[in-house]
Amino acid sequence: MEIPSTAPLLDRETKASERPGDHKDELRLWLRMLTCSTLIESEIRTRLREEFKTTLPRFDLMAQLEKSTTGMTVGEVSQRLMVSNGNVTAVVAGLLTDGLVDKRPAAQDRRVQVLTLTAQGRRAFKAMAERHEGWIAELFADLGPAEIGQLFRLLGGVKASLHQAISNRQNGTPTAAGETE
Amino acid sequence: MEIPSTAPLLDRETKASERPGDHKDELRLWLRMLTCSTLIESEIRTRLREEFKTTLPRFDLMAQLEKSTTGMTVGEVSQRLMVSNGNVTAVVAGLLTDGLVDKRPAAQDRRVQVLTLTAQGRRAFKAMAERHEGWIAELFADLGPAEIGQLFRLLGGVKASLHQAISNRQNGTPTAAGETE
DNA sequence: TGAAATCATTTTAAACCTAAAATAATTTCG
DNA sequence: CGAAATTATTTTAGGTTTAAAATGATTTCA
Repeated sequence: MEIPSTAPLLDRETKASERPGDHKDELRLWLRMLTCSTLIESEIRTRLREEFKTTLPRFDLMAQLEKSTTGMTVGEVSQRLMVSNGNVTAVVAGLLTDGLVDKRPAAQDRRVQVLTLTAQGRRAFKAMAERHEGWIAELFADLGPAEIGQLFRLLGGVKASLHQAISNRQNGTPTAAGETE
Repeated sequence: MEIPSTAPLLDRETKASERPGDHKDELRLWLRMLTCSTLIESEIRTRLREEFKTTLPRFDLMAQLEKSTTGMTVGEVSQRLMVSNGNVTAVVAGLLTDGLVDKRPAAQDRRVQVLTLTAQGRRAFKAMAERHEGWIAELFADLGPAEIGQLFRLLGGVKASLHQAISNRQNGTPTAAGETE
């Protein structure tokens, strides 16, 4: 299971995409990460529904608005949450009905809809955010602060690697990996 | 940003759920993990669609069947993939149409439907799985084997902590955390 | 045997997501 | 000015997911 710390230098320096077979470790890592994310996400969905009768997309959208003092446009929110504009429109529709969000055309650019939390929306979000933070802490309760810090740092590296790989591909992968295929 | 390695023993031993405020580190860790998972998942979805004209749920389902020599029931698959039975039924319907999966009642228990990959399904899955493994390796390409091993190990701890917290809650949380609320 | 309970699956309804097309407002530039 | 291009949003259609209710098959046990 453990990666030997005496791995040959060749292995350490060879990009994974250049070795032909054996990428099982990366695959196992991804499957484990996926398991963790899925468990957390579905637990949070359950608790939001049971305790606040709301959904994760609604919570996430309100969280974005709460961070912005001047409000956000539909497009900004959709980029931030990595979902489509149409989806933001639909989720906002529900929040408008419940009086949690306010939508109005921008002063300078009347194409743009500016979204803000209402006073009621801010109160509701504050209550949910506090509980949410507690739930996450509970879920990670068996980990010490050192482990949490280490994970945060390592996942920073993962994030950078992902951005690298994804942008490479979206252009024309002008790297060695591209030549071999 | 870094957690000092000389953190007082009290901190290391205090359960996160027993401290009142400050759970920001856990929250930041979760948000970063979610970012990584979402990036990977949507990249894999895109590539499966572009290169194989299929979807992630189909791929995941075929992966389960491929691992089992004797076939699996709808219920087993739904547990494994953490989705509903109804969902499995629907995804299987598509795979049946394409001749990738076979469905037949079990010999001993005629309530149960046994799912297996067809010969064509096995061939198709083999091709996809090879590419999939390569994609994952590309996405993690900037990480060394030591980092991958470390992450895998730490996420094992996360997984254990999640199971702990979730099962505690589903019974009656007979822990100290329960008393305080 | 046969009624009740249990287990597995299917059906249904509602919410959500995406992609593509349609609509609306603004900017650019002749 | 005003047509064309751009930008932002909404609408539409198709597909996926979940939860809950309904259905079907088997087991238990009096």
